[in-house]
Amino acid sequence: MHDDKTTRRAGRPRSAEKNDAILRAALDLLARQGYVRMTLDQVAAAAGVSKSTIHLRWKTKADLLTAALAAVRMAGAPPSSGDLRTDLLAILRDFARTVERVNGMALIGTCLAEEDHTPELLALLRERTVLPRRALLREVLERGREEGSVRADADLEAAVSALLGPFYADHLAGRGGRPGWAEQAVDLTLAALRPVGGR
Amino acid sequence: MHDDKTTRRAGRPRSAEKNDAILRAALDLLARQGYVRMTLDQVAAAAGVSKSTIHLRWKTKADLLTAALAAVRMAGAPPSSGDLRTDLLAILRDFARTVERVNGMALIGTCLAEEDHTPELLALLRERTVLPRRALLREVLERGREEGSVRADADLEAAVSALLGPFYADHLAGRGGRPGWAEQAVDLTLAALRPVGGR
Amino acid sequence: MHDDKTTRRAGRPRSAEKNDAILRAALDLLARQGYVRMTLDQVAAAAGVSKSTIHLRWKTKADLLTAALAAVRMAGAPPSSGDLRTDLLAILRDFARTVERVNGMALIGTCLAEEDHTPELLALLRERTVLPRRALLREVLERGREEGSVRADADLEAAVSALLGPFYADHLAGRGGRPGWAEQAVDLTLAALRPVGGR
Amino acid sequence: MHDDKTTRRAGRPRSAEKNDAILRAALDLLARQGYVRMTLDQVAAAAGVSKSTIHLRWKTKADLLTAALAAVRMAGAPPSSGDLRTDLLAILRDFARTVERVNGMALIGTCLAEEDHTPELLALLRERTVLPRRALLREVLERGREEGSVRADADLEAAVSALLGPFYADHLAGRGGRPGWAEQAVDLTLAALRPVGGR
DNA sequence: CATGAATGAGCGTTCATTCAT
DNA sequence: GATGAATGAACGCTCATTCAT
Repeated sequence: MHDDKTTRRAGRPRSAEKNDAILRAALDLLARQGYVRMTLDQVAAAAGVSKSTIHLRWKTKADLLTAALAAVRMAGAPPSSGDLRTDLLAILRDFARTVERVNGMALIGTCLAEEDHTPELLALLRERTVLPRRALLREVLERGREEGSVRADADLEAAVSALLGPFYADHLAGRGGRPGWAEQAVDLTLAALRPVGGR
Repeated sequence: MHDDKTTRRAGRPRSAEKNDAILRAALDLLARQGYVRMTLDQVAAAAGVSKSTIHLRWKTKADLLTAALAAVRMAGAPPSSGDLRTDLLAILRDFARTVERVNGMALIGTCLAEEDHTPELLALLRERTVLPRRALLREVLERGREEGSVRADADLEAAVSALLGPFYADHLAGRGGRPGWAEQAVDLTLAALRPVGGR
Repeated sequence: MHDDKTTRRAGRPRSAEKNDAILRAALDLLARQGYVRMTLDQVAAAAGVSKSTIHLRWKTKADLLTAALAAVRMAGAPPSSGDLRTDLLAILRDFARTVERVNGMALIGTCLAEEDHTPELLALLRERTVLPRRALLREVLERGREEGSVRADADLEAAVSALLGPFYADHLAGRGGRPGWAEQAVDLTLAALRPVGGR
Repeated sequence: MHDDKTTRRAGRPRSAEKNDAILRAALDLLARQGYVRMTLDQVAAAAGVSKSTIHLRWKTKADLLTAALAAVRMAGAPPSSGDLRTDLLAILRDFARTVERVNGMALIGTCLAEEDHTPELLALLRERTVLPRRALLREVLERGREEGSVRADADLEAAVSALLGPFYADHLAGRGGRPGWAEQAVDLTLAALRPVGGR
């Protein structure tokens, strides 16, 4: 009789490895194929489980993909090198690297395309990836404001959009991945935010 | 081989009205449903033709949607009020209005999502809508440079991305449609581009 | 230009043979397998068409089977040999023969079993086969009443149930197909309906 | 081999309560959903056990339902008020009440529909419910014959079918539950069985 | 013994595409 | 040219059954 701290559930426990494999495969295929084109057969094959195993855990395809997006977790604390520009650059570069690694633009595209049909996708993408990243940038900018290198009356949310926006605009223009984009975005934004007659 | 200017085909000519109706319906449905979810039956019904009529003109679904995107034409000359800020604002506002009218973010999303599978879509979207709009902005910025209100060494392409980018970033952050976004983007960009010591 | 009497519909006409083959196969399989066990694949295979052809004509499985039952048509005029007993016997024997030929008890069973789930089935079976047969019997009994061989105050609907009922009761008792059942039912019923002191 | 009266198995004995709960749930669901539509998940949920517990006792779905039908037990002794008509009526009314209470027509329908596929079902239904009821009616009729109120040469099995049959015929005609059906059936049958010149 | 996980086979339905009129 | 019929290949989902704890 084992009765440690955790109450033992009856029956065979649900495999955590399978859970992870399924969610990973689902997210990957979602980015590579889009919501509709991705099939549960593909997910099952990629995760090495049967289709029924997926349905045992998530009732519908939408549930699965919602869970897959919900499982995405964003980094942690903002960098703090002591230099405003350096910190912003670090965040933007990490952002670009992550987007490229997970085929993020296609994933963003899918969530946008499905907004009318499965609005949870975009909502989750926003909550799990977009807003946390923005919060990081905002924190760094707030530190800059305290230091005096950012104008006190600056709209920091607008500044965040100015930092991230060029990445999207460049991608749509076919200029994605261009070296120096992050520096340009940071320098342009900081130039605009510099206090009048400042430093 | 016909040597007229207009090559004449034998038999009953294909109805241009039907062509247009099909392409219009296809584009609309592409934006509202996405590539895969949109069906040819829906297009046929919306255009008031039979499904076979569509296949008679375009061999595959991808061909049809490529043609639908290729048929998109962008405005024309840049505004020229004499004031740099006013002109940029006019372009950005028209941009936002157009995107909202045609469910443009979903359309962009679809093209992004399909990039691996049907790359022509994103290429055409870029060519027909993104790049022409960017060219407009660039022209205005160049006029500003000539006038002296924009720094001579400014990277104008980066500036264009700084002008358009916040729109995308805001949308993804759930801040889309926020009033004043265009003013903020223009003011931020122009502040950064202002010649040193300049007005 | 052909314009006879019937307005010519555009496109390829829908094959009437396929229609019939599908309905026939559906009814047969419905009787042999029951509603749920019967599959559209089986119907398609038996009818020599693709599954899609079935869905082109009937939106759902329930629609198809409803149509299959609705297509069942019952005989015509009641026999009239001049002898009441003979006429009733002829109807009952034809009834039994038909039920056996089309696996009718299983079909009836399916409609009863599905009553909670697809009530149209039992309703159609009733309308197309049960009630017409009862009407026949009733007509003959009415002629008997006019002749004076059936009591004037007899409840003829109850008499009809007395004529048909033993068939069902016998089947359930495992005595189905017993020779002489029809004679027994008719004689018992007529004996009960004979006018007091009548012929 | 144990030589007790009750064979004792080794290990924890199977819970009799669970057995009963499962069989009761299975029978109820069989009547309400039909053989194929009813699922073992539903049975497990209704009985408050796991699906595996069911399979532990019965190898297949068919086995379970066979056992469920086999567990049905019919009343007991025939009523004996001293009056033939009263006794027959009592049996028929109890019959109708029982059928309605357990959704009996749907259950009968399922057994009929499954006859080709799982013939044990109809066989058991017959053995456990139909034949016992018929035996009751037959006993009462035999008493009537001894009393002289039923003709000596009457075919009592046919009479039983004449008593029960109208119930089925009425149900199929959409006249089920009609008040007075039992009286009509009894009176019609007794009238036909009355000895010639008898009381 | 009892449970919950895991699965293979299969179902109704959809859709881009091809065929016949 | 234009239509509607016909189809093969999937897809999401279900379920009786088997496996592991």
